[in-house]
Amino acid sequence: MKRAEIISTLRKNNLTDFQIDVLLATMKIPKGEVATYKEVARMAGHPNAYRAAGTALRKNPLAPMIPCHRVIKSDGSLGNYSSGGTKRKKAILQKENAID
DNA sequence: TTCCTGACGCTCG
DNA sequence: GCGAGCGCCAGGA
Repeated sequence: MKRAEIISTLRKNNLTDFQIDVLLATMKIPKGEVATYKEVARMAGHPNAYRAAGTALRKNPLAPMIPCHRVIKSDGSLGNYSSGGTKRKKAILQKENAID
Protein backbone atom coordinates (compact mmCIF):
# COMPACT_ATOMS: atom_id res chain seq x y z
CA MET A 1 0.00 0.00 0.00
CA LYS A 2 1.25 3.45 -0.89
CA ARG A 3 2.12 6.01 1.73
CA ALA A 4 -0.49 8.39 0.33
CA GLU A 5 -3.16 5.70 0.61
CA ILE A 6 -2.15 5.05 4.14
CA ILE A 7 -2.37 8.72 5.05
CA SER A 8 -5.74 8.89 3.33
CA THR A 9 -6.95 5.91 5.31
CA LEU A 10 -5.75 7.45 8.53
CA ARG A 11 -7.57 10.68 7.80
CA LYS A 12 -10.76 8.76 7.05
CA ASN A 13 -10.43 7.33 10.52
CA ASN A 14 -10.54 10.81 11.98
CA LEU A 15 -6.93 10.78 13.09
CA THR A 16 -5.32 14.12 13.75
CA ASP A 17 -2.13 15.32 12.09
CA PHE A 18 -0.23 14.58 15.24
CA GLN A 19 -1.50 11.03 15.36
CA ILE A 20 -0.70 10.52 11.71
CA ASP A 21 2.80 11.84 12.29
CA VAL A 22 3.26 9.35 15.07
CA LEU A 23 2.04 6.45 12.94
CA LEU A 24 4.21 7.48 9.99
CA ALA A 25 7.19 7.66 12.30
CA THR A 26 6.34 4.18 13.49
CA MET A 27 6.40 2.93 9.91
CA LYS A 28 9.97 4.12 9.57
CA ILE A 29 11.16 1.61 12.13
CA PRO A 30 13.11 -1.02 10.15
CA LYS A 31 12.00 -4.63 10.26
CA GLY A 32 13.81 -6.48 12.98
CA GLU A 33 14.27 -3.37 15.07
CA VAL A 34 12.29 -1.62 17.74
CA ALA A 35 11.93 1.93 18.99
CA THR A 36 10.67 3.37 22.23
CA TYR A 37 7.58 5.52 22.60
CA LYS A 38 9.89 8.40 23.31
CA GLU A 39 11.82 7.82 20.09
CA VAL A 40 8.63 7.68 18.06
CA ALA A 41 7.38 10.88 19.65
CA ARG A 42 10.67 12.55 18.82
CA MET A 43 10.53 11.36 15.21
CA ALA A 44 7.01 12.76 14.99
CA GLY A 45 8.40 16.13 16.00
CA HIS A 46 7.06 16.13 19.56
CA PRO A 47 9.85 14.86 21.81
CA ASN A 48 7.89 15.36 25.00
CA ALA A 49 4.60 14.02 23.75
CA TYR A 50 5.53 10.38 24.34
CA ARG A 51 2.35 9.79 26.24
CA ALA A 52 0.22 11.26 23.50
CA ALA A 53 2.15 9.04 21.11
CA GLY A 54 0.87 6.05 22.99
CA THR A 55 -2.64 7.38 22.58
CA ALA A 56 -2.06 7.72 18.84
CA LEU A 57 -0.73 4.19 18.49
CA ARG A 58 -3.72 2.91 20.36
CA LYS A 59 -5.96 4.29 17.64
CA ASN A 60 -3.91 2.73 14.87
CA PRO A 61 -6.50 1.54 12.32
CA LEU A 62 -3.92 -0.28 10.21
CA ALA A 63 -2.38 -2.66 12.71
CA PRO A 64 -0.26 -4.61 12.14
CA MET A 65 0.52 -3.02 8.81
CA ILE A 66 1.69 0.00 10.71
CA PRO A 67 4.14 -1.80 12.98
CA CYS A 68 3.02 -0.41 16.28
CA HIS A 69 4.25 -3.69 17.75
CA ARG A 70 7.79 -2.39 17.17
CA VAL A 71 7.21 0.36 19.69
CA ILE A 72 8.23 -0.60 23.20
CA LYS A 73 8.80 1.13 26.50
CA SER A 74 12.13 2.76 27.26
CA ASP A 75 12.85 0.23 29.98
CA GLY A 76 12.77 -2.54 27.40
CA SER A 77 9.41 -4.03 28.33
CA LEU A 78 6.76 -4.37 25.67
CA GLY A 79 4.14 -1.98 26.95
CA ASN A 80 0.68 -2.57 25.59
CA TYR A 81 -0.79 -3.65 22.28
CA SER A 82 -4.40 -3.28 21.25
CA SER A 83 -4.47 -5.75 18.41
CA GLY A 84 -3.95 -8.99 20.25
CA GLY A 85 -2.31 -8.02 23.51
CA THR A 86 1.28 -8.12 24.65
CA LYS A 87 1.49 -11.84 24.02
CA ARG A 88 0.76 -11.36 20.36
CA LYS A 89 3.05 -8.37 20.24
CA LYS A 90 5.92 -10.43 21.57
CA ALA A 91 5.22 -13.21 19.11
CA ILE A 92 5.34 -10.84 16.16
CA LEU A 93 8.58 -9.29 17.32
CA GLN A 94 10.16 -12.69 17.78
CA LYS A 95 9.09 -13.61 14.29
CA GLU A 96 10.78 -10.48 12.97
CA ASN A 97 13.86 -11.25 15.03
CA ALA A 98 13.54 -7.96 16.87
CA ILE A 99 13.74 -9.49 20.31
CA ASP A 100 14.85 -12.74 21.92
C1' DT B 1 -13.93 25.64 28.06
C1' DT B 2 -12.71 22.45 31.47
C1' DC B 3 -11.70 18.11 33.31
C1' DC B 4 -10.36 13.34 32.89
C1' DT B 5 -7.82 9.78 30.88
C1' DG B 6 -4.04 7.27 28.73
C1' DA B 7 -0.25 1.39 24.70
C1' DC B 8 4.74 6.47 29.05
C1' DG B 9 9.17 8.54 31.37
C1' DC B 10 11.78 10.26 35.06
C1' DT B 11 12.97 11.27 39.86
C1' DC B 12 13.10 10.31 44.51
C1' DG B 13 12.62 7.78 48.71
C1' DG C 1 16.63 -2.61 42.80
C1' DC C 2 11.86 -1.25 43.24
C1' DG C 3 7.53 1.19 43.79
C1' DA C 4 5.05 5.58 44.21
C1' DG C 5 4.32 10.09 42.63
C1' DC C 6 4.41 13.57 39.49
C1' DG C 7 4.98 15.54 34.87
C1' DC C 8 4.42 15.27 30.14
C1' DC C 9 1.02 16.21 25.69
C1' DA C 10 -3.06 15.37 23.08
C1' DG C 11 -7.80 13.85 22.56
C1' DG C 12 -12.54 13.12 23.98
C1' DA C 13 -16.73 13.94 26.76
